[in-house]
Amino acid sequence: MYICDLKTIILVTQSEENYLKAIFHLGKQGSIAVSTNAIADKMNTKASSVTDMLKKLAKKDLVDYKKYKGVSLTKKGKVIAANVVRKHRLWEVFLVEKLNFSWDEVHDVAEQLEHIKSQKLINGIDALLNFPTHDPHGDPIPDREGNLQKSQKIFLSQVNQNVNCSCVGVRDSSANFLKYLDKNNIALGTDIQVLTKEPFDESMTIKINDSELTISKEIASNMYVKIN
Amino acid sequence: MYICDLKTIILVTQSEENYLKAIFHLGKQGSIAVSTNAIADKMNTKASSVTDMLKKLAKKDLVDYKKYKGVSLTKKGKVIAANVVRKHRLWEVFLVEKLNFSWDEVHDVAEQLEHIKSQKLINGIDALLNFPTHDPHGDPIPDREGNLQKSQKIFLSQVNQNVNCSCVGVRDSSANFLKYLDKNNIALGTDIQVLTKEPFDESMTIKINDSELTISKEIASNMYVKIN
DNA sequence: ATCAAAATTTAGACTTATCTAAATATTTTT
DNA sequence: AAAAATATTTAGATAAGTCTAAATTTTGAT
Repeated sequence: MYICDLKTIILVTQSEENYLKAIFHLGKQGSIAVSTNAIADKMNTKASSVTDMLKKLAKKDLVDYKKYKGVSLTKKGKVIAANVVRKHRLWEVFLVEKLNFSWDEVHDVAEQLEHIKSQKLINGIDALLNFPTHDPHGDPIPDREGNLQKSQKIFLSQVNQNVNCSCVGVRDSSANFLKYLDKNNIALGTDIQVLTKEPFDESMTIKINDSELTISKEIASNMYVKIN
Repeated sequence: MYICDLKTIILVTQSEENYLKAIFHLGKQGSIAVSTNAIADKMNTKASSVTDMLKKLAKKDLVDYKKYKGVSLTKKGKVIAANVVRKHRLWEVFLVEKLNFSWDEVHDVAEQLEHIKSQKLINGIDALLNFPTHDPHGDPIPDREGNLQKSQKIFLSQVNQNVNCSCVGVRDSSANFLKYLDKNNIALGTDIQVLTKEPFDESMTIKINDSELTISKEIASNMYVKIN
């Protein structure tokens, strides 16, 4: 059941889509209120431009906005934002799988492709790719209704910078590996924040209970986590 | 050797690209001068809007424009226009071949996709499709430098409405078929204009030496022609 | 609880792309 | 070759999205 039909989606401009997307990301899928400055920072615009746009989006009933109090997405706004994210991530998969882009080349192009308006097109891409659930960075792809199935387990190596997750399992359960985890205070349920990710060798620094740790790609790709 | 590099292409707006494309099509690949009203008609805008844009394009050295005298594309403008057409047609092939769109569904989506700015993307699509030379309507695809190799032989059935071509060969050279052609005054070199094309059965009416003829898809797909 | 700093909004301006209506140029008709 | 019709351009207006600078509200520190 769609909250809003295609016609409604179509009369949202590219710029409006970008604002909705920013609010979606900043507000953890749109539930938390987001400040004007946070949006301005994220989008490299000025706060005054953001205010103008928020008024416009509020009039269209896509955000709940009260002066000086920040915004959050309405149901309608959330569906539109999730659909833009869905398109962005599906296109990223397409670029990597079908056109041999490397994972750091896809973003700018996906940023353009996410605004193409055609339900048939994006469903076709989805099918062509065999209905992937995650993009090349390990981020989950919202479904057609805009639901983002979070808390699915993925490898720690697929987690992005600045994302919080918690350990839910291991692939390699050898004594050596488990001993390593134990030594570094990583257990089932331990919260992990990815601080940096090195493009060169995909090693990462992570934060566990306020202490930092650098781990190789081998380690990271043997740990299952779920995004918080 | 590129006439203009990517940077130059990138600072052309979507609207400017659409005008260049219209001039390209109306002026037979940009060689013939095109009138303001013709552009306005083709683009569903007002003549005054066209005039404004022509001044802008002239200032950017993409068209040759003299008040009241129409416009034609400069070398630079022609390359940009041809590249937009290239992208449009490659995307059309992609939609039909990879996503099972029917030939009448592709246009609106390709109209959006043609404006995506990424050389790597369009070259990837080109390779994925195995470097096609014609789109699903039989129109030729300009190469990376923007050259449109015309006069390649295609089936008459691939020719669009209102296009002039001439017969260059047959696929079926049975006596029956050749007799049919003879009876209808079609020989090697005969000029043929496609008047209408019926979407239902792909039959077409064509004009040969001022006389009209209706032919089935079977006939049309056994005749090779080249576009004039 | 007050005041300074930070965040946010308002006011006014600019750009791009469009439009209508009026003015001007060109073409066609007689 | 003049008048009428058509085509084109100019002038002025509008809407979207952005900006700077000034005004206002909120926050946080004392």
